[in-house]
Amino acid sequence: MKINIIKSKGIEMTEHKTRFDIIIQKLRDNGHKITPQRLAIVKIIAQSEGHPSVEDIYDQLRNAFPTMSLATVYRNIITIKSLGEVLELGFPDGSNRYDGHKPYPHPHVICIKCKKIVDPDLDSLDEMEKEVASETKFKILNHRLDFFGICSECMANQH
Amino acid sequence: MKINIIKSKGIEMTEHKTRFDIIIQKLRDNGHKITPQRLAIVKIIAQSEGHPSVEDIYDQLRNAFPTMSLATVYRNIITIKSLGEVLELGFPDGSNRYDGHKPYPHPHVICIKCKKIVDPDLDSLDEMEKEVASETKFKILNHRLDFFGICSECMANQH
DNA sequence: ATTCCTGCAAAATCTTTGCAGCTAG
DNA sequence: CTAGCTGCAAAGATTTTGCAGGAAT
Repeated sequence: MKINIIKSKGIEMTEHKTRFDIIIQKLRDNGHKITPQRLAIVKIIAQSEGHPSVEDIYDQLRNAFPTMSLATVYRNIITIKSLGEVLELGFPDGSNRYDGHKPYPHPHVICIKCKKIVDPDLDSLDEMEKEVASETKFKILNHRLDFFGICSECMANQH
Repeated sequence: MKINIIKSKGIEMTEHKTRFDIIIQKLRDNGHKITPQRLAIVKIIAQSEGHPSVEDIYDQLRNAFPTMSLATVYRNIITIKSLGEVLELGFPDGSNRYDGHKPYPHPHVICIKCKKIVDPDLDSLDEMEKEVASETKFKILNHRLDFFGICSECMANQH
């Protein structure tokens, strides 16, 4: 995926705002400064290839920013999370991974062998939420739905 | 907590094997010794009132076992988990709570105000799992479904 | 110029582990 | 007896925080 930022001369106008653009814009709108480190972190978050962990993000940026610290990654994720622009996936083993591409709740299918994450389409989920709300009298604000299993590749590769 | 099991002939029999009995039995069967601390921990896990955390369990037992350590609680939960007799609920804030009453995956509805946890009935879940399996070609082994919201009591109490 | 951000190190959590003595079976 | 368990303290692992210098606007 290619992300081009055309600076303010203004002639070029990309019509489809990427997730990257949206997050940067929202940071600006909320008075956050756009530092090089932050920019780089947002770039990774916005793509969310493989749903990276904090460590993944840190490792990807160590070359470009040799002095960068983990704390900076953590702090930026907290900031972006507070704007609702990244979804935190907490795993049973205690690790966290991040999705800034689809920052709203959605189901995941996770391979416990290769850690691949797939986003399935499940249209019955909205209905289920209503069912839960009416059964429990809760006002549902959020949800989390993850399936754990083994992907077809890993199934084929096991002897 | 009473457990009624309806046998196939339609005769209702009250099983006197409680979750507590089952877990203790399974521990014995697997060569684990039944120490007083373990017994007490299983008793709490088996009831799972309010889905206790490790700290909750520890606090509940400090009176009875003043010298007991957190490590003992952790180690016992690991043991019981390895037997599949307790479900670990990992929360977005990083905390864990435990359910030995229904140790198999099941949906939860959690009040983000008072932390109450309700188990709703959702019969469409099995079907959803099949849908996911066929769509993604994963072999699904496990799942996690949690709804977060505000319960009716908390909604009434807020001005 | 101001305000926010970063890097570093220390601190704060939460969980696991090594070990010596103890105990259930 | 003896394999397994406990208490304690130390070690790990992950995330947060205080501070002083530095950078974005």
